[in-house]
Amino acid sequence: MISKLKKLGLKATPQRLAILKLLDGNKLHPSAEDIYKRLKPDFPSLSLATVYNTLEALAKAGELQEVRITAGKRHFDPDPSPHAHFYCRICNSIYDWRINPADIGIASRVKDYLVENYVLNLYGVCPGCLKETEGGKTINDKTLFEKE
Amino acid sequence: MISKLKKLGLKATPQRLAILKLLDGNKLHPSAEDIYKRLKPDFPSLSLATVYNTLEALAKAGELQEVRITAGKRHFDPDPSPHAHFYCRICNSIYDWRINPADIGIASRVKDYLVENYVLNLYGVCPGCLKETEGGKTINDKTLFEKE
DNA sequence: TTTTAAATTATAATTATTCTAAACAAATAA
DNA sequence: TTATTTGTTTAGAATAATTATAATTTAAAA
Repeated sequence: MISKLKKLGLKATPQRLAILKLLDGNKLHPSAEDIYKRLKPDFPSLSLATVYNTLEALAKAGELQEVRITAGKRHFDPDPSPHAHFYCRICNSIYDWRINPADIGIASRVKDYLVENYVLNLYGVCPGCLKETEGGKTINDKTLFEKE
Repeated sequence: MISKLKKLGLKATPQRLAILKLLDGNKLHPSAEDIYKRLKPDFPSLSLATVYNTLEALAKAGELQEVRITAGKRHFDPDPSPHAHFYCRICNSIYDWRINPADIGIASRVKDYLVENYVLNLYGVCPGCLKETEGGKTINDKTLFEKE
């Protein structure tokens, strides 16, 4: 982890190591403030600005990606590889969705545009919340793309 | 246009009609402030809050869609039908991209998730800016999904 | 060590958006 | 038509997330 920071030309400070450790393998897509609140007890001097600085440095280095799937708040995903995200409107959780870029019918439509990146956000209800609200009833494909 | 508002149970005020007229057929995806600045000369009493109120009312009624494709600002699209958006990092323009939901390989992966909506944002360089920066050189498909 | 360049911190500033409460206007009732 | 009600607009204050600032501290190089 220290060497990972060094490789990026970043100093291995305790704060950065703590942030990296918290993010490592984390599937919860925390916001900057989530991270701050979680670490503050162990690092009483920690500043929210440091959390933002570190996240921005890591994002710029391609070590993580920002997820903008909710209204006014960014979330952070330690997995920088391109994949989609699903937001459950009941429990407000964000889930990773592995979708191969090739599965999205973009390429054939590119024409004269240079597509360097894409973001695919999905919205709906996750399996756990579906079970609670509908007793586990199966949803058929026809409803899948209808707006709420 | 008046009847459109009436149908939604909204009063046909001059401000709302002006906003509707400005948006009608507009492909520029303006922000709330773009709209405000554009209409202010003709409606000196216009308030930014009214622009936001009207946009929110229209969005809730399904008459337009919000586009969240840039960092901290929302844009508005008078076309409420599901389609993707392309953001050019050179000229900062937003373009509509007609992509059929069925062309996105989501359905087959849904499993136990209920997908009610999706957002597909594309980032890169638009044809006009490509011409200026690269002399019109054609980009081959292999580069299409590489991050910058 | 000593140095120096980078990082952290507290706080102020910024930006987009939302809230508030008063003034106003449109539709309805008398 | 006038009065009343209800919804709308307005200016400005408030908010929330994020970014900038400037002084202090720290990691790593010399």
